[in-house]
Amino acid sequence: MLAFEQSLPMLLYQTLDRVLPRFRAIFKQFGLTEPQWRVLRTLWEREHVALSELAGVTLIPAPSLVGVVDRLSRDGLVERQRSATDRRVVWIQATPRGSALEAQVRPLVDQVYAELEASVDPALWTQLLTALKAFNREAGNSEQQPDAA
Amino acid sequence: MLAFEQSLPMLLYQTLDRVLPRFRAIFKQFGLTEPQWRVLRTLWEREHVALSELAGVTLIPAPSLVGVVDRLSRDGLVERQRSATDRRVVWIQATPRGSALEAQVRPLVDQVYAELEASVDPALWTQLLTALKAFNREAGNSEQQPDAA
DNA sequence: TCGAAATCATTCACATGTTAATTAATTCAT
DNA sequence: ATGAATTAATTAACATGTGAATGATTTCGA
Repeated sequence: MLAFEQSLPMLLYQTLDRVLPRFRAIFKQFGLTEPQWRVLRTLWEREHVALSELAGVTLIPAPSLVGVVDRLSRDGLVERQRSATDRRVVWIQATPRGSALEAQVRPLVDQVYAELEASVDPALWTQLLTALKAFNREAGNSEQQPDAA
Repeated sequence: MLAFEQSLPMLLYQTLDRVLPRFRAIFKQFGLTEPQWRVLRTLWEREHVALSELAGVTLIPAPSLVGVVDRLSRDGLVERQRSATDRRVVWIQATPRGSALEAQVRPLVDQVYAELEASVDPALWTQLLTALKAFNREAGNSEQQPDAA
């Protein structure tokens, strides 16, 4: 008799629905989608990143990421480059055009994020972020112990 | 200089990534996807629901929901029926086969949900759900006040 | 009551998510 | 050194998400 709307997954979806549209409105002004933003946001910090690592950082599954990078590449915002030492690896890096976007998009995004934070009780904001981090650390660590001892 | 991985959206995605795979493993046994589960889960409680209302309850946007219902209908789990009083409205209801799934799927889902809850500190679980509910109530109520006074 | 505006479902075009399979390259034990 | 596992990226097939537009109906004000 779990209240469906009050279940953890539905609450998470609901929160995302509250939060994401504000950011997407910004991205749209620059012809970006939210996953594309996540990729660029990462590349602005890391110079060049292997696709598999990029998938891990952005939480975009590799098969999806291939397409995201395809379109970013098509639009001249990122470039692929085969690693010389391990030719299985593909490095992704922002182009000058891709890098230049940071100065335009970041301020707007940071602004909206600040407004979002300001729209709730400070204690609630802290409690929510703290709880999410703790949960992501603790949850479901009950099936990979065979190697621990 | 917001830590990207520690931002609210990324934390929410991370939590979903922790939680959903366990449930999807169950759904797969019955040939269901997670959105399809959400629709059935709703119809088990509500007899028949207009598509637009179903979209609201399941948090599935209407254009997506049309396809979800198409496939559930194709598989004989739900049925469409035009409202007689308002012919714009389409009622969705579970078929006998769709209803029968509840007895098989629900116990497994409830079990996994209970295990998930049990995998973290009880206080953390409460704090997380409480914070999410409060946030969804409070966040971003700063732009629809013109009619309040 | 008639026509403009609103509503509901759907379609369209495109982007992304999900799983399994595939291909090329590398690692590793023998 | 060589062939069986591993690993990285990609492809394939399908389902869903996103935003704008469409078509059929209903509502409502002039």
